[in-house]
Amino acid sequence: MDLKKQVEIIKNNTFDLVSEAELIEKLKKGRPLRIKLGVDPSRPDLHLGHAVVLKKLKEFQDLGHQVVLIIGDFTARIGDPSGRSATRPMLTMEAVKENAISYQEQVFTILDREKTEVRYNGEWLDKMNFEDVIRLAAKYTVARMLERDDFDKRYKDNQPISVAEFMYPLAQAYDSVAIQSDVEIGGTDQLFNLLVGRKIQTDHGLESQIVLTMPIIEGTDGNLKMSKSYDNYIAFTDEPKNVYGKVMSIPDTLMMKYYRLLSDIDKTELDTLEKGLADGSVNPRDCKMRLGREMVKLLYNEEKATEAEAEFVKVFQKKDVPTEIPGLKLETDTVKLADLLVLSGVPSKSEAKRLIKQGGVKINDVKFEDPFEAIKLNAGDILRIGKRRFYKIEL
RNA sequence: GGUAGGGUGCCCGAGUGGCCAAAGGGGGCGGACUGUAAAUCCGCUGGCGGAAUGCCUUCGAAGGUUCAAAUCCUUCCUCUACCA
Repeated sequence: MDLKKQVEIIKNNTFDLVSEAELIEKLKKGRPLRIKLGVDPSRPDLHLGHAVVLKKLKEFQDLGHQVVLIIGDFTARIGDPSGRSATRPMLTMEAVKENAISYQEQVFTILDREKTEVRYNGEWLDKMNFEDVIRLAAKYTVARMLERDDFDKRYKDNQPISVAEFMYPLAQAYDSVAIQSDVEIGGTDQLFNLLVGRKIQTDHGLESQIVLTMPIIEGTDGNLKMSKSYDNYIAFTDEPKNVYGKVMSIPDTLMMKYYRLLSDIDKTELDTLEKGLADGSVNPRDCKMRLGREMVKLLYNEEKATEAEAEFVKVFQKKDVPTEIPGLKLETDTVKLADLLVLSGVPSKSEAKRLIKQGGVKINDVKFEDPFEAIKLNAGDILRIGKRRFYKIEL
């Protein structure tokens, strides 16, 4: 493929690219480039936010380049540098390994296994002694560290920053030296860390890597970035129908972003689609339904996508009962309604009474509003709580 | 080491003796509506209790003062900033 075309593909959708000129120089050499992605095995649950970056890596692979996936086992074992959040717990060696395996299973739903080299950064970081660390640390200044947005902000807000936190970007940068990456990719929040890699590489006599960041996508709430801690994510391991449903719950305004960053639909078609949405000739619902299918396809396949959509139409548009409903085994056939809800997993009786009073409880499509009514149930009756919880009564 | 300021419900945050199960916001949940689990609007949001001006648990921890404590006192834990 000619150079221009290649650069265009690589540039598409990127947020930062440092720098295009250097990228062209590297591509001119004609050899496969080594594209680095560092991952944190303490949180092995991938979601669509990660998929944005993985899609880009896949594009590199399709252009014939080599992806190097670095599992940050060393950093995971040490834990959260700020020591304040539970989000990055210290992990044992075994836990890290387990997570790393699960990570790879998920990653390879998008990436090409053949063109991916997997490395653990403990391989080189474990070998460093204190002197090595200080020598590495000497190559970067505090002032430059404080350029990083979150450090800067926390420093100004009188929030704590531990010295250890300064070490993390350096460790990550050293990974780039160890594997001799030509390009490193990450989310926009990684820009600073990736740039440190450039400096540290040149200090070690290497050509500095190209840095490329991908936009962060907002989660299903439409506001905050997609993240497990905000519970607004669509996970690789979510069932197809939930992937589809969650996509349907994103705000309309977010649709095009998902389309552009995560679907395989080509750019000109998306432009037309976007225009259609703007002038009203495309129904936003249909547009979102297609997006739902695309996302299921991304994580599963075409067939699952069709199934998930059919299920959605059945349950939410026709307000029908889902095809598969979890069973609820009862000891007796007569129960007070509130107690029945508690048995189904509603956390407290007060909560159950609330749900009933608010009109959220139906049995066989009939609304019941008295929490104390003793209900006589038959096997096969359908208990519905709210819009999304269904149980089939078993006796 | 010294000084100052913090630790409140899922989260943020108000509250400095009773009117506090604790304002407000976010999130979550339920309903209406719809084009969807979008948007919008309304309601709910510690537990127990078929109800109560009822009981229990919750305001960093443990004690204490008081008829009464998230609020006052003591000790402790913990976080932060500034000065060393």
